[in-house]
Amino acid sequence: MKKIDIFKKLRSSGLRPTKQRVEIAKFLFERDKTFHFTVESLDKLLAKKTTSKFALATIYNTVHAFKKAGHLSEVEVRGKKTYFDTNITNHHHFYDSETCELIDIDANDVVIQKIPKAPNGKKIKNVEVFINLKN
Amino acid sequence: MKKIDIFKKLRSSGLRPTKQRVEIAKFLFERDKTFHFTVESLDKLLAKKTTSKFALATIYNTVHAFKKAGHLSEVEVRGKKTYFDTNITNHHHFYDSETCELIDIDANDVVIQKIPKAPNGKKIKNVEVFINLKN
DNA sequence: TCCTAGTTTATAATTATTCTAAAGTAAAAA
DNA sequence: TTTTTACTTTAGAATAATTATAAACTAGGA
Repeated sequence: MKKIDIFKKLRSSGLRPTKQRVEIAKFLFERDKTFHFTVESLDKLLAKKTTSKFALATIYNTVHAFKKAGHLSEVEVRGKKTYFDTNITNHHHFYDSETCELIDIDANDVVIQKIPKAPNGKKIKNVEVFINLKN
Repeated sequence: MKKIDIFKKLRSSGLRPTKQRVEIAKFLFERDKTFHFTVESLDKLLAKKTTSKFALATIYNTVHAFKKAGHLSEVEVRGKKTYFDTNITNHHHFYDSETCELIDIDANDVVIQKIPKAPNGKKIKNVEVFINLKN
């Protein structure tokens, strides 16, 4: 994804293309595979891979802005830290608790034959399948 | 569940039946339906429903001891607080984000036809299905 | 009854995250 | 282009859930 596209992506979601947002966006979205991270891991990676400095609060702000704009999704992981995913399509996850690592599962690789219907007046927003791994 | 059974339950899992543990166990397990809670909600309920006093740390300790002994399970819910469930059988959940409420789904009410196999050298520990609700 | 290991307690520490207020910057208006 | 304004970034403080600590307490065996 070129810089110009990053600009468009930000603009189209009402986010000013500031220096920090562009840098973070480039880091997150200029890759082939999907990327899973926590704010902490992103902070460390940015420190290592870029020359800019980022306040932690900026990383929180930016990541949440991207999430709100639909460029990132937040993943259901039990634990303290929040995980984000650059894959915003509907999909599922393996979780390796040994390494605290998430692995994407394509929505087509999971087929659910039967689920109960939502209770009284509620509707189903989405179904997340989470497969915990062990060694 | 009678008091004597609470004692047995604790004993058999290597937990001394102290005043606090017995009180908390009675509160958690002497009920027909499964019970979902956070440490915070449990603390409030104990304060309201019992005459004893409990340090917050004791509630954390006790709940984790019960979890370790297999009397409680921890539920996959995104968010800050950890949810526990007195239903320790393999089952799934609805989650109502409006009310922050969990609802059990019997394992038999979910049939998964296809899941991918675990990656390289890993095995599947368990599969959790989480159905988010909306209004 | 006495002893000892396991428990409870109040409080401090930790950790992830959010808030705040001042300084900085993008981009619209003049 | 300059000015203005609203949005951003920043460092550090505040918050909230949880865990650690260390002293006082207690269950249960000797």
